[in-house]
Amino acid sequence: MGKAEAGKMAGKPTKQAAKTAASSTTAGGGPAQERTLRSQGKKTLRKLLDAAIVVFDERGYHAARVDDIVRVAKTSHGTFYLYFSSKDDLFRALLADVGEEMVALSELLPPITRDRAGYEALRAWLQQFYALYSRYHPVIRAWMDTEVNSLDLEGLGVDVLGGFMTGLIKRVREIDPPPVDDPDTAALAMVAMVERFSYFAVIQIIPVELDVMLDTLATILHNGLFGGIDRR
Amino acid sequence: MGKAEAGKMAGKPTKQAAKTAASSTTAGGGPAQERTLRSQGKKTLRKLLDAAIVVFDERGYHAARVDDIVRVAKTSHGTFYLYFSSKDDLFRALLADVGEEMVALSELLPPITRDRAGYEALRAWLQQFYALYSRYHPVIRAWMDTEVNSLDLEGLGVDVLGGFMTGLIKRVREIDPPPVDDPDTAALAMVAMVERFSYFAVIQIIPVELDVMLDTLATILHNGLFGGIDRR
Amino acid sequence: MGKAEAGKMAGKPTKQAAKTAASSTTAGGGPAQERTLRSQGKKTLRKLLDAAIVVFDERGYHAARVDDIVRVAKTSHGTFYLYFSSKDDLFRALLADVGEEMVALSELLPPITRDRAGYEALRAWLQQFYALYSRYHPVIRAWMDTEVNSLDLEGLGVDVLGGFMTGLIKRVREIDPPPVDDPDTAALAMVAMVERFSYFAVIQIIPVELDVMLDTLATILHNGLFGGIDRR
Amino acid sequence: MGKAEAGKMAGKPTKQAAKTAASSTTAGGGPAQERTLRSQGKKTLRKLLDAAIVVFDERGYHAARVDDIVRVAKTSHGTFYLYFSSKDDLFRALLADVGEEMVALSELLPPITRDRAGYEALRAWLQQFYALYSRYHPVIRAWMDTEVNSLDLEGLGVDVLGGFMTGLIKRVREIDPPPVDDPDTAALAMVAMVERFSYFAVIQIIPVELDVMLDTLATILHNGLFGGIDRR
DNA sequence: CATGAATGAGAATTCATTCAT
DNA sequence: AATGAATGAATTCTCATTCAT
Repeated sequence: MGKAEAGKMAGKPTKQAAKTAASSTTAGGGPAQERTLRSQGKKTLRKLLDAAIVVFDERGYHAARVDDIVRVAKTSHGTFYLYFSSKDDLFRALLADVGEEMVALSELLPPITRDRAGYEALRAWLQQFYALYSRYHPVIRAWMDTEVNSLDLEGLGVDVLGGFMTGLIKRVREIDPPPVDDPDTAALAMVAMVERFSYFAVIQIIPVELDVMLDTLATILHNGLFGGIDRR
Repeated sequence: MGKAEAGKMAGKPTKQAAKTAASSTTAGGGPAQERTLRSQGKKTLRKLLDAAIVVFDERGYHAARVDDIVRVAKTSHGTFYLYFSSKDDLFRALLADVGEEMVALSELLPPITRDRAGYEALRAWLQQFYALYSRYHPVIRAWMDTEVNSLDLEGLGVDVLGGFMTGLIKRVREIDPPPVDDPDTAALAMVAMVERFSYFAVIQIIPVELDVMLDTLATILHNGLFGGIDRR
Repeated sequence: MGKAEAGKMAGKPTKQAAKTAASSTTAGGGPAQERTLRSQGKKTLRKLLDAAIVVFDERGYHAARVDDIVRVAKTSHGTFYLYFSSKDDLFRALLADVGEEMVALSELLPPITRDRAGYEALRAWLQQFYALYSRYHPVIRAWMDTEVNSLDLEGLGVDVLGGFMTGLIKRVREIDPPPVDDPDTAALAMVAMVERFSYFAVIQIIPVELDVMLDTLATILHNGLFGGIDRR
Repeated sequence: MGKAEAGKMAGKPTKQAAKTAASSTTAGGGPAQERTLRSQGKKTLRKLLDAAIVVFDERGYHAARVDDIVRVAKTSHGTFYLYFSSKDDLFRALLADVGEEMVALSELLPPITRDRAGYEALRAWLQQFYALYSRYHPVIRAWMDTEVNSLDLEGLGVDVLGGFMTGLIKRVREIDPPPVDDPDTAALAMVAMVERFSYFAVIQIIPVELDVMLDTLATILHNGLFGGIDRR
């Protein structure tokens, strides 16, 4: 499902440990990729990435100005371009982080069983997803937006989604009897629901309690996947 | 997987489709709302609205330049500002249309029963939704992106999402026994899944056949709402 | 004092009677100068000129849009250009009116004597000036503004001032002994004071009663011209 | 009589003169007031302010395009907006300078006595006023035109005209016996005459020698304020 | 005579990116 | 490694004037 042309980013320093989200980001990709960052430099890089998330959150990717990011990061324009070759470049760095974490998360999804344990496992996983989502939602949103994709992010973006879905599809396929004809489509539907609901929850389009949200999502999904209803 | 295969399904809004849209426009919302339009004026207004949908589709709302819209509509800059005070203003006009249609559609959702008829009714309704969505998706997408941010859409008179959900919530509440604790949240989850899946389908992020998509969505939703699973 | 190149406007219909200010204006100068106006046309012409004064008053000449004038006059853009070849053209028409009235007024200034009668005559004349000024001040202001003069109004504008001052200078010269070395300069100073004070009064920069204003102006001027003060 | 002979008197503000002006500018008032300027920044700010005066002089405030200012200042559009948020903003900055200097000047007006010393003091002060006026006349003119209209100059902190007049009113009040009933009105008349005459002189609407002008103004004013004429 | 619609050159403004220190 | 300043292409918006009916 992933696109073969992944690897475009080869050459750039890859992340080693992505446990601590934004604060651990190391992906640089600045104009001089080879630059080795000292602790000072790493701090500045982190400041910029964190600031970008904040600004993307406030104004969205398009409306975010380099100026805003730089102001929030308490640094200068010049410095920005010391670390990133462009606004897009920074975005790509962020997206690489998110992608990695999302794929890792998708692999954490346990087999989903029909019983209470399966339900609970699903719910627990959703909670993790939501945690990730709420941290990175400005990036994820921008990424979902095709407008951004235009700028060669396809190679990266689609890959992320692909990788993420691979994990889910595997689990849906395991379900027996198959609840739907096409597990791939079902997995996509799951992703759609979870992603968008998370979005609604994050932006508080309607106030929702975390617990209620998780219960509802888990119930609908679990029922949806296992509910062999008698339709007569 | 790429965007190239697009067109498989409902396709992009054609002038034809958009025309219907435009014709339902209540008012142009020109700089000075008082302008009364004669037949020629109405034609131009329609041309602009149609062109905007086309351009929003091609480049997205943010990237769309007034210049593009004007070129597609085969008219001039000056004329644009004769009908709309800004790109945002045009967007609002379009959104008002969508909102109206979406609310109308939500009211068409029949009671959902546990039997085959309920399933079929749900599926039929989803098909209608998708038709509407594929016509207006550039607008809906931009709106979703916008909702909280920037634009003052308040003045729209219609709380689009709210109006849309009211209809759904009513149906979810009718279900007995209640599948979930909070019908409102469930309705929101439905909307989330349907909206985002439609988006994935429209942009062809992954190739999906219309029938498969409707089957899958309808199944998951129907099961989700009625499937009283034995979780032990 | 007037510029020889006056007469540039020759060929345009000149006014016959300018007694009733704006409402009597007949100067057309439209694209087709020869057009003979029926009563309908005269009414429209008048509406436009009156509207222009109103709009110039509200927004000033530069900020005044043809659109504003046309709206106030309750007519259309097309009609505007039926009567005037441009915004400047309309302005010139207005200015011709003002100029004529101002010259006529300057000729009405009686000889100024040292006694009470001279003072009263001066005061009465100032009152007339103020009446004229307050009617036409938007036009006079714009005219005083060199920015406008740029557009070939010089021939007209300077002439007006010149004609106006000729009358005053005559009276200042009659004063014996001469209060100042240069009567021309003194006349210009008078004009300056009266014009600008009228402006302040009209725009109510500071609230001033008409009577107080006339008393003050007349006193300062009368004293200024006759006061042989003992400066030791 | 035309503008061509301009330069006879004080002349147009030279870079030199304008420099003085700029250097008294309290703050640039850039888009984000918080910008702290280093020496280079200050130089550019000054260049822009100087250029603006030059251009306002040549074309007037309304006709002046940012483009012109930028060209004269030998800098770029972008830079302009680095220092000012708009043409109006620049104007306000300039006006603040003028206002400050005008108030300062008004405080320099000495008590006016009936004797020769009083006359000379008045004349000397008028000369200072004219120097200030000829330096800033493009700004003052635009301001007079603007005062009531459009621009929100309120925020200026200084009620320029008001501040200026306060000084004059004080002196007029000291005169005994009072030459006129209302000293405030008399002061306003003084201002009117002096301001407008200066304008006429600066634009050389009629050629006037500086000395003659000062003699005339001083004489009329002095007589006007002290001349107890026997009007019978 | 009158009108609503259309036009497009011109002006203002923004902001990603580069430069000089 | 960092910074403030500068740049200018790209874009939005305005409005006097012309056009078609």
